Amino acid sequence: MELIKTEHLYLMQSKLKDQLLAWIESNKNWPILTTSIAKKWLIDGDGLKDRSITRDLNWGIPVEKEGQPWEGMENKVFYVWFDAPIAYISSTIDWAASKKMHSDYWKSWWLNDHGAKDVHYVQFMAKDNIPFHTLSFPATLLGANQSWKLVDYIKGFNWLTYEGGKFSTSQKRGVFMDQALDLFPSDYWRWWLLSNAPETSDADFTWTSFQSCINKDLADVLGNFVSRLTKFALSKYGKTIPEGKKYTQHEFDTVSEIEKIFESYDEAMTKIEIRKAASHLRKIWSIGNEYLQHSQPWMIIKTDKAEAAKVIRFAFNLMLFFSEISEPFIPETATKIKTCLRKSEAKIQWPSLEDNFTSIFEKVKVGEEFNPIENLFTKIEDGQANSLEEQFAGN
RNA sequence: GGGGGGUUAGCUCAGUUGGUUAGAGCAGAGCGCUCAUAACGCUUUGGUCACAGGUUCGAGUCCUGUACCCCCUACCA
Repeated sequence: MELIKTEHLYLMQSKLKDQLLAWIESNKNWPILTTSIAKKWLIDGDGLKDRSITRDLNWGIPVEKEGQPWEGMENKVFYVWFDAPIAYISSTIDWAASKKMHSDYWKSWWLNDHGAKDVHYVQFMAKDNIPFHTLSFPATLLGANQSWKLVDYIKGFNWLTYEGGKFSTSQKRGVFMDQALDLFPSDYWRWWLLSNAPETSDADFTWTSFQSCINKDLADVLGNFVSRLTKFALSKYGKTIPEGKKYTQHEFDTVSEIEKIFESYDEAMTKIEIRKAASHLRKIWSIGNEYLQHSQPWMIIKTDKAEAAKVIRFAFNLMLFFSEISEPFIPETATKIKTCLRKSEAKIQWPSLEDNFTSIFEKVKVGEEFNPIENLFTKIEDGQANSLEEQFAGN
């Protein structure tokens, strides 16, 4: 080890301590994880310390002053968490330019005196990043004294662990992005990661859990619903949504049951309670199977083809509804379902509780056609799960 | 050392401002169905809510202490 003497720039965030604390405390609905970490840094020990924002590294954004070399700052770069959040702003400028918006458009997102007061700004991050987003970046913005928009809500997460331990790139322990998408479609990962998001404490990824979650929730509950419906309809009525009777009590009851759960789902989404939302969504999917099971179109068709056709038509409407409300969790599958119903060109429509909810289940109409569809999800076999567990166990 | 989070059924987790018999999914058991990826539906067995005190008419829910797990407290991000 060699000690060297070096001079750095510091963000004098200690001067903003009271202002930051007042701001943190004004955000009453933030996750406890977020505020507790912020307060710990603010209050503990000597309170918020000034933080160096430059580093002696040979890579990074060079420290310059107004585009010119800065005496004493040669060979220095900015510390990433000083630099990176500023790119949140600059990326907005690039984005607005790419959309050919007028040159000041980005300001309506970032400056309160240019309309950013109307913006609801949410950040998502794991707990190790919380100090930079609750303290140093806000300090940077506040210190500039220019009416910069501060974040409205910080969704802090705990960590994801791997088979009871830490992920480790060096030890090749765990699955990483470069391999994950070669192994399974992105919706598999999305579903597991979201329905098991580390919201209250660290969450542990295990292949056993992954396998069970994907097979049960996606393949059995949602995938099988689509499969049994489309295959039955195809074999009995062909590709056309059949003429049938009008909806009766069973359909209306099913709609109101769905409406009730959808309300909770909608609320969980608004409050960014991800696990809770996922479980509501899963419950709504399962109502599809319950409906079919209780309606027994395979029995009824023997005596009353129009009655069975009604069941099929309603079930297709459930299917469309499922695709619309599943889009945040499994967008690729949602699109597959819409494509099957030949409605892929229609924009995903988040159902509104204001509307007549029953009308949502009348969008798939008699006479429309659907495309036969492959199984939405392939199950993960025990052998596959076991060998993956071995493959990614690390050194 | 200081601090944060967690500890609820075999497993993963919900439990709203403390209020009567603590919930869900998975796993287990039984029954049913056969359209479907042996999938689906119905019923059902599992909990002295980590432990010990305390406050209260009443605590998983509040307070104190203890134990265990994870994390933060790096010129690594």
